[in-house]
Amino acid sequence: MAKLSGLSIDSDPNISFSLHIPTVLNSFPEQQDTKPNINNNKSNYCPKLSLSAMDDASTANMSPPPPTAIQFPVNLNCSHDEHPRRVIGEMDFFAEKNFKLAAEVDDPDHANDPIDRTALELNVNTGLNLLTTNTSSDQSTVDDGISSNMEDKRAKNELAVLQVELERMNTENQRLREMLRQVTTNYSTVQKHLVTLMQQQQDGKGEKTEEQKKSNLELTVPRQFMDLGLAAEAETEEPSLSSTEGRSQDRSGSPIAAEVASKDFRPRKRGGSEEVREDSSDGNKVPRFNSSKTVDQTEATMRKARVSVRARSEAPMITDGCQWRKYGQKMAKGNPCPRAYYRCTMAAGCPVRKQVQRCAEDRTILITTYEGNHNHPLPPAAMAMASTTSSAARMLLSGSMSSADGLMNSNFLTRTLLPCSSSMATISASAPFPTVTLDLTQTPNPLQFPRPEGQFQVPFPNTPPHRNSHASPLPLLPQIFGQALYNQSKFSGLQMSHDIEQPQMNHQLQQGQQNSLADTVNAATAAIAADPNFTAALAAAITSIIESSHTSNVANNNGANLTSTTTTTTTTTSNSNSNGNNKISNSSSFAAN
DNA sequence: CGGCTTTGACCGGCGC
DNA sequence: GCGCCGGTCAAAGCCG
Repeated sequence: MAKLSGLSIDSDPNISFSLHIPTVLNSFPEQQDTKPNINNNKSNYCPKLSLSAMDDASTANMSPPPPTAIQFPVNLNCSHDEHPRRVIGEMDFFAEKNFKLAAEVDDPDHANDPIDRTALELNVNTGLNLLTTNTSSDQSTVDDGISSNMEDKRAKNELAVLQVELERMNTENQRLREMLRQVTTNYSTVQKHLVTLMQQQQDGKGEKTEEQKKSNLELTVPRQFMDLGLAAEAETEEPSLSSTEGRSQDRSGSPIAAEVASKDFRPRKRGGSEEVREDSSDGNKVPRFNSSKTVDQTEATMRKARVSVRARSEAPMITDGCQWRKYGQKMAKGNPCPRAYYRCTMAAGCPVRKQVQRCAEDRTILITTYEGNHNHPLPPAAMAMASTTSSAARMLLSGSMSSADGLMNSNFLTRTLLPCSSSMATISASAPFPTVTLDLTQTPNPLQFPRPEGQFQVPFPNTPPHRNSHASPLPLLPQIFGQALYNQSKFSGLQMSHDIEQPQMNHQLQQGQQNSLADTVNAATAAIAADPNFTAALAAAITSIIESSHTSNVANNNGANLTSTTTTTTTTTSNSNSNGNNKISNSSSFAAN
């Protein structure tokens, strides 16, 4: 399906209409244009993605692609790189979102549908020959007059099949779009309701209320910011932050960023002078943190949330859509492989950092640990990961901060985060920095999107990593966290809110729900954007949203029922611990779970 | 020449 | 107080 988007079939809008899910996903429904805009997503044309589809298909116990499909990488020199400075050799984690035809192939419904399979194969073939665009004419663009009637008939048959398939896709696309629109509408409705409730409760907090109003207003209009959900929280918790301009480092009202503000962005003394880093130079954060005992307490227990992703990759770094600048490298204890430190350079002052290190026990495993929230708009490719990590971190913090027993919450979070797979993610709230670890090196079974075992292994270790990107499981993450957020919404909106200084539980709860909802939508958006299987992704996202809004009562029950039936590990993360187990090497233990 | 990587030094937290 | 450790800085060098 998505593979068709790589075709230059814009000559026939009927064909090209439904083939731009990635493009559609790049914007919100209100902004969508039924007109195709292939150029919106150049990576659609990248052959590596098509290779991924084929590879996935082959691993799905399906008949291998027809020989014609092999011709598909005709554009191997595809240089459409939306990241101007992509590190060569990176493992492109999210590129597969643009394609992943295999997801559809994996679908049992489709797998048993010879017509679909035929259509898929034909699609590939069509993509090669670029002939299907001539729907209005039987004349082939490369017809040299030698074609026989048989060929013509075959071509017509293929065309007919294609058209049927495209019509189906078109219909499905419209249906899904309608669903998405409805979800957005529902979200807005809930949002407004929350605003109303909050306004009623916000007496004497005028400024804050204004911020909330503003943020809520912003939230009613879906944005293509990864911090969609964070904005509300940040600004809600950040009375002095009134700027919505680009340089709002301080989205850092979000859990992670709040931590960043309190710790990571503390004034650094260097060279005898006290240098206040720009991120805290506006003085919003630190003074406010010191303004109350409760806040101090919060700060004392506040820990930097991290999201660690383990994936097999021969590439030195994964491509997550962001631009990173390496600012350090260090040998970490317990791991012969150096740990590299990167910071996001997509915007000045972006607090997001990541660490990349290979697993000591299995060096094919690349461990990437994210920390912080972006304070700038993100490209769709980056949105998935950013949203995933921020949502995961928020969820983690909200859980760990809300209970005296972080481990219980950890278990709970783990269970709720990945009810389908206990081995894919582990959560540690007991370490100095709570960490969500997503072990993508194991056989995943995320939600309703089963994928063939070993799919996430890098199949072509000798090929340029960005061509292996399809092997990345990361596009699943938003789905995972869509589900996670759904689960998160089940237990009261526990937020590591700075508003904790204002012990209004109702307010917190509402705000938590609001944020959760925002997160959910955010994660849903990311899920859609990240997963090529639009139907499945959207279904998951919508399910996540709908259920989260309908099952808040179950939340508390679930939250109270901390009896962990799922084996979870709460290792990870030990930043400054001198126990010899550093975060990364601990993470590696997850693989043994 | 600007941006990036490399790499040694520095800093703060923590345990002993 | 000291040493270890993780994390960060920033000068130097590299590269397109």
